[in-house]
Amino acid sequence: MRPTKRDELVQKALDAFYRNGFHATGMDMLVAETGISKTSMYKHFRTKEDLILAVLRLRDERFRNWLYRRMEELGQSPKEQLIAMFDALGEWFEEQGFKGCMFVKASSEYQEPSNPIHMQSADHKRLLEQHFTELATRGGFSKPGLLARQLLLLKEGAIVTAHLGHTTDPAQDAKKAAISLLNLQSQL
Amino acid sequence: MRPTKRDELVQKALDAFYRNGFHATGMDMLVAETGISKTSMYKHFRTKEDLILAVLRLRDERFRNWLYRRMEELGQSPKEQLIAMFDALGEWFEEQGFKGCMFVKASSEYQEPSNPIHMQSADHKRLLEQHFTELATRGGFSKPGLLARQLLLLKEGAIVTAHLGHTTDPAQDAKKAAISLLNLQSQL
DNA sequence: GACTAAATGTACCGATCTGTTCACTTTGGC
DNA sequence: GCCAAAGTGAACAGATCGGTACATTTAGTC
Repeated sequence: MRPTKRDELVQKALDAFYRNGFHATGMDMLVAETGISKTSMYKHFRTKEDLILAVLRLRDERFRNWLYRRMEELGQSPKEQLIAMFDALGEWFEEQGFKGCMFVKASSEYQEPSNPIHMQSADHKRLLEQHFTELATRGGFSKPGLLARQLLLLKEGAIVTAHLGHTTDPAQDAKKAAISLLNLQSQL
Repeated sequence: MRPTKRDELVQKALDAFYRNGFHATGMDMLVAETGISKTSMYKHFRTKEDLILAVLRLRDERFRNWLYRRMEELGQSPKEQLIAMFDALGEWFEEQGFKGCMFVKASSEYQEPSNPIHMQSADHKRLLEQHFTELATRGGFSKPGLLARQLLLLKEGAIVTAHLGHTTDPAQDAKKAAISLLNLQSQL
């Protein structure tokens, strides 16, 4: 196996797109930043859109893996893990280079619901919802679907707000709200 | 007063940018869509960025006016009005042509915090926070600042989620969460 | 009807965009 | 050492980008 060049391209393209945006990052800039020739790029990906889709696949895998693992590290029970999500988010917001949610930005630049980039961004959110619904179900909450969706609303709101540069920490505000919601819903 | 041409340009440019995005909407497309000559555009605005900033000013004025008025129409007390925000959002989501929050999209395409477009988008969010904090204060809640920020997290999350096309209505989920948070905080 | 300000149409600038072509070099396995 | 696969560099195509120049036409005022 030589997953080298292609994966290296996707990984470095991820950084560039995340930092600069999609339209604003041209293929020539990718050549300059990745050190990979344009010929090679177009041998691996027929179009820029294909490359972006590959980038989003990698981002989805990495982000979900990171978030799920961090939640497990920070919390024992399903309830604790759901709360811990907001501590994980807080850590993310503090990282240098944090620039919001890549999928929100992708769907902002490619808005038509029929656009593959938009659809793939929506898929990412659906996967998150599934996972949180399962977690809420395991936690024995009476309305796991509703609870999961509400916690995700807080998550999305916190990410957007953190990106727009608030003085207070949105992750902490969201965490407090989440605790209230979790304590209100009856558990088995 | 002849607020005609310039205002007409800003208004039609708003539609085009909202529908197509900022980078994806070129000045030539604006000429085609607005019927206003490029020469006139560049007499009113020195750069595309200046035009975008004017568009965002108009959007800020219109959106806040609409939201605040709708909240007053749908609710009597401050508490009722805060809850009614999510019904207003639900109405917005149902409108054809709904494409998410223009300021989130603007800050997604112009990410650097020092960018005027990014800064103006952040200003819009700050104005919302001020207004909601005042409303929560008038409602006699014990922590009006925190409550306002939490309700705004739910708002931002609902808008993003509605844009990414969920099956269930994010406005309703957010409304239920908001009611819980409002009932939990002690009022004078 | 004359004067002025505003708007128009069109051609153009240099830069950049996505994507292609082609001749050449590197690399790894046998 | 040989061969094929993979990668390189640079030039190029055609379209579009933001922005300008200039001569002309429209519209409002006295």
